[in-house]
Amino acid sequence: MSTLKDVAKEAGVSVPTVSRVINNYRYIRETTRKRVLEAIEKLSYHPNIVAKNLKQGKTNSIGFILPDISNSFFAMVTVGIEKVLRKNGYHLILCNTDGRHELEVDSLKLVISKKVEGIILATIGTTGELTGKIIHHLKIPVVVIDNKMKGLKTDVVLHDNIGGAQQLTSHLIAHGHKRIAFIGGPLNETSGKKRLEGYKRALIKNGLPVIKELIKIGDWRKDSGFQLTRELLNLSDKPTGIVAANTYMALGVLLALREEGLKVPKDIALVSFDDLEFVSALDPPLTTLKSLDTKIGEVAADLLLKRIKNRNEKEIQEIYLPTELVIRNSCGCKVTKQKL
Amino acid sequence: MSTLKDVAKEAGVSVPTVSRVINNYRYIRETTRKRVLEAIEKLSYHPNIVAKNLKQGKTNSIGFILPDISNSFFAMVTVGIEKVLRKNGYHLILCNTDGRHELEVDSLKLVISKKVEGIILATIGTTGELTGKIIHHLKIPVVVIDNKMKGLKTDVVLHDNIGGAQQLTSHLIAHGHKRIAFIGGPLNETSGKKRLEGYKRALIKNGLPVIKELIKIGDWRKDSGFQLTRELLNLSDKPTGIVAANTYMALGVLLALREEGLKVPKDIALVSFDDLEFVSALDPPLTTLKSLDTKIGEVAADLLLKRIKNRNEKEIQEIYLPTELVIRNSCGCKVTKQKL
DNA sequence: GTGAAAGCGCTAACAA
DNA sequence: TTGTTAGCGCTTTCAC
Repeated sequence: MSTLKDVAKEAGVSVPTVSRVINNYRYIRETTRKRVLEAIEKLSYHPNIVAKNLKQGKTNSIGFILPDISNSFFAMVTVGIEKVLRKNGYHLILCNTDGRHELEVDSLKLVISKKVEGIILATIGTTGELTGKIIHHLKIPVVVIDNKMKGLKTDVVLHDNIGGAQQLTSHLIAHGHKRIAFIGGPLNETSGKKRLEGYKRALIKNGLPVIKELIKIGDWRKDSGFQLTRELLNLSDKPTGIVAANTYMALGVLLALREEGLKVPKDIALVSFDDLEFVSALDPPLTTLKSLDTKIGEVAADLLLKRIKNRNEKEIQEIYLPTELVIRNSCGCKVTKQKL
Repeated sequence: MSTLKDVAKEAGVSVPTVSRVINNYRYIRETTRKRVLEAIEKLSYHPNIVAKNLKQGKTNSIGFILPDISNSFFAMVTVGIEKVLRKNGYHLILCNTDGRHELEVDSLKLVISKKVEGIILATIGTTGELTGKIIHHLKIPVVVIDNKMKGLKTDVVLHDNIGGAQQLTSHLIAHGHKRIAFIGGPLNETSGKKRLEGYKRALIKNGLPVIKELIKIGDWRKDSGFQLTRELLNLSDKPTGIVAANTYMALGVLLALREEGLKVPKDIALVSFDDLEFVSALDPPLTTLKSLDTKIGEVAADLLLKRIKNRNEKEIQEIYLPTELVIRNSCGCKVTKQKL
C-alpha cells in the first residue's frame, strides 16, 4: 500500500507538501496541487489514519459499549449516536459485551487503548467491580445510558421509566380496572426497577392497593411473559388488566391469554412498553408506550461531544427522556382509525 | 495519559523491557516483571494500540459496512461477525451507510484509511460506481453479503433466496392454491430479484401460470404490504394465497385483509420470509421461512479471516445458506402445538 | 535478561 | 509557496 512518501516521489515534491494538499492547506500552487492529486489517483493512495492519529494524539472516535446489538433498543440508540457523530466528524467503535462482565471489561480496555476520546456505555444490569474501577481512573468522558451505575458519577441518559409505567398503569385505572397485574423486568436493572416503581406509584396515587401476588418479575423475553401470565391466571382472584414492562413479554401474555380462550381487552386488558413496528398488527392492536430510543443515542452523543470539547465542565447531568402513550385497542379504548 | 516511557521511568527499567512484559515475552526476570506490573497498575497505564498498529503495520480489525444496523437482519449478521472475530482476536469497525451512496463511499474510505485488514460489505441495492472502483483497486480482501455486486469478483455470502421462495410458494401450492400472489421487494436488490425468481420457478415447476397482475413489488415495509394487498383485493379474480417477501410487508398484508374482514387462512392463505420473534404471536401465527442471519455473519467473517491469513488464494467463493420452513397456521396447516 | 537505536507514516514548527 | 527536521508511542533488531 502506498504512503505519502510514494506519492511525494511520484509527484516530485516533498512529503509535507503532499500532506498539505490532502489537508487542503491554502497556500499551494495550483499546478503542484494538481500533480499531487494525480499521483494520489494513480497510486490509489489512502491516507494512513493510524499514523495521523498517533501524531495528533487525537482519533476522532468514540467507543460505544453495549450488551447486545441485536436488541432493537440498542440498535436504535446506535443509529442516533452515529447520526450525531457523523455530523461532527467523529466515528464509532462498537463493542458487544454479550451481557458478560469479562467482555465488558475487555471492551472497555480495548477502546481505551484505541484512544477513543470518549465512551458511551450501556452496562449490563449488575455493574461489575472492575468496570467501575476502570471508569473511575479514566481520563476521558463517559456517558452511561439506559442503566444507572451505582456509586459512579458520570452523566446518564435514560428514559423516564417511572413516568412511563405510571402512564400505562393510570390508563388502565382510567378504564376502571382495580386489579392490575404487572409483569416486569429484572430488578437489578435500572429500567426493571424503575418501571415497577412507576406501576406502584400509579396504584398508590389512585388509592389502589399494591398486591404482591399481582407483581411478577420476568427476564424481558416472550417465554417469561407466557409463564408468568399462566401463574396470574391460576390465581383465585384473577387480574382484569396487565401492564407488561416490554413488548416481548407482552407477546407471551397474549399467547397465554389466547391459549386460555380469554379475549383482550374484554376479559383482560393489556398495555405494554415499547411501541415496536409490529404491535399494530397484533390482535388486538396493542396500546403501548412509545419511547424515543434513537433520541437517547443522539442526546448521549451530544452530551459526550460537549464533554470532549469542554473538559473542565464538572457538573454531571442526568437526563430523562419523556415517553408517549400510543392508544390502540388492547386497553379497551375504541380506536377506529388506529395509528399504524 | 501515561505512556510506556512513564511506566519505564516509574519501574526503573528501559522502555523495551516494559513492552516485553506487556507482550508476555518469556525471558524476563520475575522481579523485573513484578516491578513493571506494579508501575502499570499505579499509573493505570493502557497501551496505545494506535502506536502499536502503526509500528506493526497491522490493526487486527476489519470493517463492516452496512445500510442500517436497526434492521434486524443486519443486527443478527453483526452478532455473528463479532462472535467469530472475537474468537480470533480481531475486532469490528462498523459503518452505517443509511442506504446512501456517498456514505457508502465515505465509509469505505474511512475503514481503508483506518487500515482494516479486510472488509465485509453489505451494499445498498444499486451498486454505486465509485464503490465498485474503490473495491477494484483494493489490496485487502472483501466479502460481500446479502447482495451480489454486478461485475465485481469478490466472495459472496447469501441466503438461498431462490430456494426459499420456492419452498414458501410450493407449500401454498401443496395446500391446493392455484392463484397465488407475490408481494416482493425491490428488483434491483439481489434478495428482491431472487425471491421473485423462486416464486416463479415454483409456479412453473408445478404447471401453474405466472400471472403478472398477481405480482406486486414493494419496498420491504409494512405500508407497502398494506397498499399492495388492497390492490390485490381489488382484482376481479382475487388470489387465494399470498407469499410475502419479508415479514414487515406480511404485517401490512394481515392488516389489509383484516380491514376487509377476510380470514387467514380460510379466505386467503399467507406465508412470508423471516421468522422473527413476534410472528408466532400474530393471529393467525404466521408460517414463515427461517433464515440463519447470524450464520451469514459467521460464515462471512470466517471466509474473510481465511483470506487475510492466506492472501494468495485466488478462487472466489459464492456461498448460499439454506433456509427452513417453519409451519404454523397462516398457510392452512393445522398445527396445534405451534413452534414459539 | 536488558538496553540503545531505528523507524512505522504522518503532521507541526521552523526555515528558506 | 515549499522543504527540512523532529517526534507521536510503540516494537524490533542488535548489542552487551
